[in-house]
Amino acid sequence: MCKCQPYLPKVQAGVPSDVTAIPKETAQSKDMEVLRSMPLFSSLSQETFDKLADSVRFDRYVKGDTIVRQGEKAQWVIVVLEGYIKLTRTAANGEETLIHIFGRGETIAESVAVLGDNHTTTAEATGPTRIVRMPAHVVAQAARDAPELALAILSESSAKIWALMDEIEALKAQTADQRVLRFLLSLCPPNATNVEARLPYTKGVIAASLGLKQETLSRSFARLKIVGVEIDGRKVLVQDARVLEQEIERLNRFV
Amino acid sequence: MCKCQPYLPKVQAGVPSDVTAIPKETAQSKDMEVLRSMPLFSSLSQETFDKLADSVRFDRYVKGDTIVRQGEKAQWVIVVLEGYIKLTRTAANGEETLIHIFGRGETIAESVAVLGDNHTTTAEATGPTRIVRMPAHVVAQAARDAPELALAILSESSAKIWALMDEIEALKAQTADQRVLRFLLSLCPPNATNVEARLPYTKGVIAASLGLKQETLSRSFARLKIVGVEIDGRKVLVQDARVLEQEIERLNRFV
DNA sequence: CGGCTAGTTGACTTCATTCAACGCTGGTGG
DNA sequence: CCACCAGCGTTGAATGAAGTCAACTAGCCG
Repeated sequence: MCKCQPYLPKVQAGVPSDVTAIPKETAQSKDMEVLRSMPLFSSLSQETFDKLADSVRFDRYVKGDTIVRQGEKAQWVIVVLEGYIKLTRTAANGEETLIHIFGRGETIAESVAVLGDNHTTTAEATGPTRIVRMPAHVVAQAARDAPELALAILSESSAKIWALMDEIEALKAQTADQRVLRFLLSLCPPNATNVEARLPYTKGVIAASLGLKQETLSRSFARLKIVGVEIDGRKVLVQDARVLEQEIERLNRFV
Repeated sequence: MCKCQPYLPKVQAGVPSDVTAIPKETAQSKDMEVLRSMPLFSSLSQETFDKLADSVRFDRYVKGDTIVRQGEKAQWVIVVLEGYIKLTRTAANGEETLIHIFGRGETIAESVAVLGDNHTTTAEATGPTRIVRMPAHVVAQAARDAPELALAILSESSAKIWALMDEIEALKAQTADQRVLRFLLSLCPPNATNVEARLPYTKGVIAASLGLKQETLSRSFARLKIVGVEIDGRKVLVQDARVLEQEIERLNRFV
């Protein structure tokens, strides 16, 4: 993917495309409930939650918008309300590597913001996205005052560590087809049959998230037709999730 | 690497090989200072440190000993004093994948222990190793009482996240030789010349940590002779660290 | 309409793995 | 003391999985 191009973000990092698109109050009252139910907030006392809630800001982005930039000081803790955000790292030569993708309810930069460090990755919207952001210093202070918040943040970080370890395991021990199968399984309810799902982001992004080239993903999808996977644009049909699991197993025998 | 073998650890997890090998007091008094200076403890108040120090236990392991086992409940927070510990994941089919290696000063299971979760990886000594362990419930309580400890643990977790992201970036974006070069660079002081170093663990373990087979690592070492790298057993000679950096860059041009 | 971007497909290349044989070293037991 | 073996590492030849390059299609937006 396009190397060495000068870095020209479409909007300045942290400046949303159209903050004012929806009336603030209506959005907030409903979103506040959603927020309260999210992992980072659900274990907090009402008091701690209110303290944070006072300073939250809702933003909305479109595909390609940069939300935080690698190297910048972390000013905000961000929670995804809707859409998907990809974390990437840009090496000295301009090569961009996708590290991880975050979806609804997941938190970005929570530890780095609380500790006052710099971002080590860039975060970019993969499509229309809504987030909520809280000033780092507010969260940091609240974490000092309320151990429950510090533990909730720790819990988020811990979950992130597991997710990254999963990714490393997949990259080291699984073939392209196995990773694609795992990804497809993540779109299906367990043991379901005749699942109809939608790809959450473009195939290019899916490929990068699985450590593949787009062409390889395309070929993989084609191969997986024989195990009951049909891809049509963004639409996915899986005949039987258990067959996919068996196929992952089967492919292991040959490795 | 040997798949599907029945899992027969040499010692029971958590039971050290020879706890009593050295007199406890002498070991402790010296080690306590070391401990105090380590990242997890250095920012703590004396009071908090003392609370933890009361319940620490020193252990020593030999190569192959299992220290924590995947799936078990986390009972201890572990800090490495000496040696290297490899974290692995064992898949359903028995395939073992090396996820990460921890060295001196690094902490294992800190978040998982504080949160009361189960280990998601197995930890095994790669050679003679000394650790210190603290009961999970003591640390968890202390973290609730003293926000500085919670933040110190968060800081450790955050560092771990960076390290894992580095690993993912390397696996996705770099070739075998580039990863090997990076590893060699990590053994050298920055910009140094005529470095003489020692491989920290066996080549088999190095290979696994870089996501390579042992044979591939061996070939890579052979190729890297032309950029001034000489490997003789565990001894490493690097003529010029900057040349290694340039070589990583150079290899990028062809990718 | 032309010009994008996203995705597919084919032919070819290359990097890493696999399989197998072999070398070295250190320990153990006859 | 030597013979043998196990563990660790190296090397060669063959294989295969994924990447590269390039041509092409389909949909979309101005």
